[in-house]
Amino acid sequence: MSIEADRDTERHELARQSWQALYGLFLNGEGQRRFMDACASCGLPPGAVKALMQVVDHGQSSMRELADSFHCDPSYVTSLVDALEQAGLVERRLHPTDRRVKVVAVTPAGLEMREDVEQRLSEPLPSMDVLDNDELRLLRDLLLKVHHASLAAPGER
Amino acid sequence: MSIEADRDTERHELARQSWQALYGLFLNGEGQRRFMDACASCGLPPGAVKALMQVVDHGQSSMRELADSFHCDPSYVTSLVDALEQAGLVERRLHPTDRRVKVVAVTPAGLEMREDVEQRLSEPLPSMDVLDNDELRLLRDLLLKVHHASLAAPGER
DNA sequence: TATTGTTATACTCTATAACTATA
DNA sequence: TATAGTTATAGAGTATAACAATA
Repeated sequence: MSIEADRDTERHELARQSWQALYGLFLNGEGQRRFMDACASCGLPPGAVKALMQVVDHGQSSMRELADSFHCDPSYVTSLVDALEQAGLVERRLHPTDRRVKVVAVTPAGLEMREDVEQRLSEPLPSMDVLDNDELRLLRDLLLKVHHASLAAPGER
Repeated sequence: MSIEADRDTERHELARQSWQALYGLFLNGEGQRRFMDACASCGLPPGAVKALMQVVDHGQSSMRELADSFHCDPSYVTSLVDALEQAGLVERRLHPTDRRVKVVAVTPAGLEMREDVEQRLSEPLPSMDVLDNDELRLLRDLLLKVHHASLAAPGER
C-alpha cells in the first residue's frame, strides 16, 4: 500500500516535471514570439490565424463551433472571420438545412496561407541542436503520443 | 557528400517534427488556457504574472531589464509593475549607485504567489497518462536538456 | 420560445509620443 | 547629449448587451 502510494507520487512528480519543462519552452519563450512573427508576416491578427488553422485542420465549421472551440464569444468570431474573408482566405456559405447557420470554408488562398504559417512555425528551435538524431526521434515520438491522446480527449483542447 | 546532405535533411526533418509536436500541445491548447486560469485566480493580468515570474526566477531587475527581457515598451512595464506593487507582490527600490534606475524586488507575498502559480501551471496535462514512468523520465530529460540550452542561448528567450 | 449570427459598445492589453529626472 | 522611468493617449484585441432572422 505504501509502495503503491510511493509509485503514484513518483509518477505524478515525473509527469509534473515533464509538463514543466514543456511549458517552460513556450511560456514567454520562442514559441510565442514565433507565432506572433508568423501572424505579422501574414498581416493577420493572431486570433484570425488560429481560426484559419482550425478551419483548415478540422474542416469547415459553423461560427458557433468556432466560438465553442476557442472558448470565446460568438461576436469575436464574427470579427475574426470578417478579417479572414476580407483577405480572401475563407468564405461564409449557407448551411444546407439550417438557414440560421453560416459555414466557414477555406479558399485555395487560405489553404496556401495555412501551409505558409506551418512552414514558419515548424522551423525548429535552434536549441534543439543539443539533441542528436536518436534523441530527436525519441522526443518526437513521445510528444506525438501525448499530442494524439490530447486530440482524442474531449474538452482538453 | 550526398550521404552527408541526406543526414542533414533527416536531422532537420526530425527536429522539425519534434518542434511541431511540441508547439502543437501549446498553441491554442491546454497550456494557454491553464496559464489564463492561473492569472484569473490571482486576479492579475497575464503580463503581470509573467513579470512576477521573471523577477522571482532571475532575481531583482530594473524596469529596463524587464522591458528588454519581454521585448516590450518600458511604459508597459510601468503598468505591470504598478499592478504588482499595488497587490503587494513586488517593491520598487532605489538603485545603489544610479538614481535613475528603479530596482524591482519581490516581497514575501510575491514569492508565495509565484509558488502558487507554479503549482497550478505544473499540474500535468491529463493526456500525459498515455506515457509510462520510463517514458516520462525520458521525455523530462530530453525537454530539460533543450530547455537549459535555450536559457543559455542569447536572444533566444 | 430558443438558437445563430451580427451590430454597437465598452473594457483590457499594449505601444507611441512627450515629458522629468538623472547621468 | 543620452538614458531610466512615467504620464497621457491611442490602438489593437476581446467581451457584453441588445437585436434580427430562423428554428
